[in-house]
Amino acid sequence: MGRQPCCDKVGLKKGPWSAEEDQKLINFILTNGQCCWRALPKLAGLLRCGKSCRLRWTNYLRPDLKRGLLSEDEEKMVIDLHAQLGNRWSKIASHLPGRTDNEIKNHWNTHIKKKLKKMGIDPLTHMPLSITTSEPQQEQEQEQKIDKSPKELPETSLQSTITEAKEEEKSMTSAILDPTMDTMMLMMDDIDGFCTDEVPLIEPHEILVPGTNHAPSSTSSSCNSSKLLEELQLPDFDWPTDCYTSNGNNDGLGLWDDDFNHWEDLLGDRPKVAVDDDLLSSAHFQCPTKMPFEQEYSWTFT
DNA sequence: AAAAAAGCCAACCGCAGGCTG
DNA sequence: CCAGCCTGCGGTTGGCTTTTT
Repeated sequence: MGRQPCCDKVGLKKGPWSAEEDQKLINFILTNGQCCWRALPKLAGLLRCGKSCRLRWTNYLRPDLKRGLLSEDEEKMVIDLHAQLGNRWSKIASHLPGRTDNEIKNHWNTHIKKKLKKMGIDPLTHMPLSITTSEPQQEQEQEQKIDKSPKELPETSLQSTITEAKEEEKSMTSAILDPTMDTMMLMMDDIDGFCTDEVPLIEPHEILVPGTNHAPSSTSSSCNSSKLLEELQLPDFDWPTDCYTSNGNNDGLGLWDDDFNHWEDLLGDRPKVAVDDDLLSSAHFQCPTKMPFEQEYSWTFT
């Protein structure tokens, strides 16, 4: 028996999302949370398949996403993780809060590959190009091989690394028995003893919200917070009071301006809230509680 | 200034695997 | 154990934008 399509494709819209569709999706998820994606489009009044909705949400609308180019540190992490995990973009993305697998994949293909090649490093093997590519044809063949699933590869040292990484994902502390070790160690040094175990994984309670950043306790911003809460039509519940203000570093607790702007665009047909730019650039959110509507996202301004 | 080429990224597609009845 | 449903993943594509000729 053939597999059912993810949804009835007849009459469904494809292609770029309109602002109106985004709005509907956001409103629905904020109100009801992420229920089953298959049913969501109908419930939300969207002529899209559930898969498309999920993708749009996870890759673009999710409020904890960082926007904009990856920072140098993030790039280093991607390179390092790619050396260990291969093209397992979702795994790599899980180590970079606020970044999606799609984003990292695109960035890898459009930026990092080129950079590494320029530096004389084979982006596939993470080894010096002079060693890995004696002939262009070989390079191509190698590229094709490695781009495929690791299962199809001969048991090369790289693959054994990947296999190890799979097996020891939980404890990625093991020494990696791989000729790329030198390169990786250099990278590790570059990022000051970075260890993937130490990368903070974002938890549901840590998801950041690009809404108003103003902590109730921090100056006059509290009224903006509550206003924006109304704007976002968030469910009514208690907001934790433990607040946190960043020092403005990009420390994984969320980029601010772009996110806010994007959401403001989406909410553009509603009255806007005046926001102090200085506060904007220096504030973060945290959401330490479960949503009252049983969802992963709970918006808390910290 | 116009056309062509290259770059970029959002979105789609199909498969794999987990879950449930 | 099995079939069907659902979600997640990685590869690929299409189209818009930017750069080059």
